[in-house]
Amino acid sequence: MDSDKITIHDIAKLLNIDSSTVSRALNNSPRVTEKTKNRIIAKANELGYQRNHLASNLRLNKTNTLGVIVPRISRHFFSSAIAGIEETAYKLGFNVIICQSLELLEREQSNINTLLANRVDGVLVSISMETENYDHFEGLKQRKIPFVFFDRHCNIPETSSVLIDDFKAGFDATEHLIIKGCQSIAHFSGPLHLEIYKNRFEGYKAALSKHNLDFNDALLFSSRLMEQDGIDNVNKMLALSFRVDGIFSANDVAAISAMQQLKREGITVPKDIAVVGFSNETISAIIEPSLTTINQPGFDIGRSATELLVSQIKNGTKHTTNEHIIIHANLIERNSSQKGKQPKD
Amino acid sequence: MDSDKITIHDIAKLLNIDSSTVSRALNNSPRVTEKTKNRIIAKANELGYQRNHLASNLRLNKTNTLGVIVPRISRHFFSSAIAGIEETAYKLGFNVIICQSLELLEREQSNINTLLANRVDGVLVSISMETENYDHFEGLKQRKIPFVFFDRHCNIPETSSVLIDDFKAGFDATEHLIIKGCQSIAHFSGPLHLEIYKNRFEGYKAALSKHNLDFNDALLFSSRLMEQDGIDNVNKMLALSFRVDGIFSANDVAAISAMQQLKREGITVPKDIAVVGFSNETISAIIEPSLTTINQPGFDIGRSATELLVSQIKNGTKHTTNEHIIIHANLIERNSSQKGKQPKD
DNA sequence: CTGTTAGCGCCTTCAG
DNA sequence: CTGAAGGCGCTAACAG
Repeated sequence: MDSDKITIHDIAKLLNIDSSTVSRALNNSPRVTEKTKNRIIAKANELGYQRNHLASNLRLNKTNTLGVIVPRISRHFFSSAIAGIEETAYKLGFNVIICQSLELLEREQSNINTLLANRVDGVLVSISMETENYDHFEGLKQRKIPFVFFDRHCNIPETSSVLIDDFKAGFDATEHLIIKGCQSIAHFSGPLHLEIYKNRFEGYKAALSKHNLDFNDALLFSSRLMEQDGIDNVNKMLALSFRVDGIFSANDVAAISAMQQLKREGITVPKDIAVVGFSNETISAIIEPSLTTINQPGFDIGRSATELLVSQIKNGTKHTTNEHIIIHANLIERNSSQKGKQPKD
Repeated sequence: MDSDKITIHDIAKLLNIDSSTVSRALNNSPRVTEKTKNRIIAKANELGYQRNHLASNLRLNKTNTLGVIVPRISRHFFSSAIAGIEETAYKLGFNVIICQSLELLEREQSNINTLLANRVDGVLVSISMETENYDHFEGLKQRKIPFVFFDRHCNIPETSSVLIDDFKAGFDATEHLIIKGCQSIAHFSGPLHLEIYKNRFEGYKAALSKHNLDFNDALLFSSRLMEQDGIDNVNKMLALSFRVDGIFSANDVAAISAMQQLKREGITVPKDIAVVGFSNETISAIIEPSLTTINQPGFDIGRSATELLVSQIKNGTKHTTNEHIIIHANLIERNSSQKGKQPKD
């Protein structure tokens, strides 16, 4: 028999009981004798029964589906995060729908409509670079669909998020350079209206301050996460009237192209100049094996955000959570013992 | 009113007609007057009606969902492919469930079970490195669930796939080196039981042969896609009794670590030695901006595979298709004009 | 062209 | 503890 089409009625008939009892047993209801429960489960396994989630979800008015909105799947941080999201979601019995905003506000809005049309039970979002207005999240709130921001968040009241401790990361990176002896440290930033770049910048300033170094805004170089920006930043930096001896780059795209430009200019990295950059294992291995980097724990963030979201979905009633989970990003001084490792995420 | 809970019955009642007519109109059935159709659609929009796919799918016994199995989401080629899959699937009205095999046969099998339990309408697969036995795909065949291989495929009869023209890519890469003047060209391969690496290797040999160069198996270096392999390959290569003047690397992981090892050994790339490697824009920009690479068109492959799969799902009856779509990978000689571009996928 | 009827597979009152 | 009955929202016969 097609094990594909076994329903609770089939197994009820074979056992001369009612399908409602089967349903209860399969949902582990306490209102069924252990004995009959066991008979039912045995028969279900024997027939290769698989619950029809469509029917179940229709009845229960839920989808067991999570929506995810990220700027771009192919950026390593996000694909790692998605790996963590998928794995955790499946474990908790949820499916996942993934959408890309491609850093466009308009697409982010239409992504939300897609997810709404799919009646997702909850949403995970990392906002686009363009997003400075948060009206499109109101639709989710109205329908009481919980959502959790991860990595890139925004300050909507009564909203949860899972973040990297960007302040600490920026602080650690900068302090690392200071302890190494750098006195004049440039900061390659990202779009400063995004919280993550703002916080990394604040960390940078705090570390300078702690070590009695003045902040010089000529040393702040912003960028829009383009390759060309890193090159431009290096050129501007080298045109300064004084010598820079360290760089903390808060975005990896700029970090990478900056490294290359430095090399083209005949500057040895990281001997002539010390650099710390946000990155990931693969990339950091490539740009400069001895470079100190700060890994973005994408997988962990994805896992953590999913767990938080699912707990909100299950709690149902109180949609007014305002929980913030902070995940640390660790400074990694790469050395030869790390070669040959496969990335885990 | 909660636009969330509008059903066809609500709009039927408001218009004093039957819900079945509404259903027909919304499905654009030809058996409804244009006039009533318009009234219905207008009212639906007014109320913000959204079809409940769960109910519809339950009735129609389908899920409008595609399953995807890839070795690892965070590898750039696969995340690009997924971007193409998602975009195409949504356009065609399908959702997507993504699974990672992590290059493990066992996980690939359990992925298929997950997808079966989700009653997906079709599956896209890029097999794991371990997969040499294809029994686990029988379950899909039995239940008449169509599946399409992409990139990494296997020779199951009556099965479709979307592939890169790996033979041509290998041929082009090698010929490129020969035309540049290389006489002694090493080949860094991948696991040769995988069709893609076999075909690239065949292309390599064919180019040598065309240009009257002998194949020397001391110049063939295999690997398991680990960083360490590229390093080992370079060391072995440098230990040869004769000089190598070109490398064609058929896998990017090895290519990257190999480049670094060459530099550590004081060899200038690509002056002392010419290299062509499989890669992607970002990575190739990093390892060596002037390096010639072969881009894997992940997005296109994802799109194409999805279109093929959906057409098979819609054709329903004939599950015996055996279609192979070949996508070309182009040789890219990077130059400065390509800097600053954002990747599109 | 439109209405009536029935049922996809499941879960949940309400009775017993 | 279990059975009977109804309905989630939609669509597809079958009538008219």
